[in-house]
Amino acid sequence: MRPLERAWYARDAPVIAPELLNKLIVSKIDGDTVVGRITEVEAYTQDDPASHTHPGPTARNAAMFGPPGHLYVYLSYGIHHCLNVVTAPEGDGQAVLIRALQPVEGVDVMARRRGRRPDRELANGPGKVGQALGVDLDRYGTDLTARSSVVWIGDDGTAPPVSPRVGPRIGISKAIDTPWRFRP
DNA sequence: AAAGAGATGGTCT
DNA sequence: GACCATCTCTTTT
Repeated sequence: MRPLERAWYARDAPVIAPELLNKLIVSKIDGDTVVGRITEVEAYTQDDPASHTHPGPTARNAAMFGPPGHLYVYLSYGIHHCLNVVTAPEGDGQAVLIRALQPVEGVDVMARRRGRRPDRELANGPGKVGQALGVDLDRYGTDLTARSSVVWIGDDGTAPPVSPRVGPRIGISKAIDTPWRFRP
């Protein structure tokens, strides 16, 4: 499996999001390797009132304005670390939120981090994804295009779903009708 | 099966 | 001081 190239990420988030489905995210943190298949995503653009970049550049959203293919992590509700893939060329604040994973490797590690649960509930939500992968703000800005990174995204040849399910995004209060949430 | 509420902390006005 | 791109547990139909 090889990482996706930076150029692949340099496109608009609503276009990238469905193509990210079925890609693999790998984390190698604290000596534990975990792999998950991406099964739910949401797109956010700078134009979008629901996006963290909508108000313009700030300290928190700096990574979203940075180079594509890097990781934007934010602390949600003071508790959960949510992962985003930065898309679009540098200077354009877009990203794709990873909302859910299907465990592929290191299920035991995920279960230890998450507390014993059915496999289905190990990473079926953005906060759970962060916890299962062991990712926190320390990984802010990580280059997801480098195999040597502690977190990276690869393609094992599995194609994205032909007709992903599309619908409104979850947990937001603005632009609630924009259909930028994708699932297989 | 659905609805409600508390946890918890960084970011921005 | 308000607002969250959430999760879990408890209470109520």
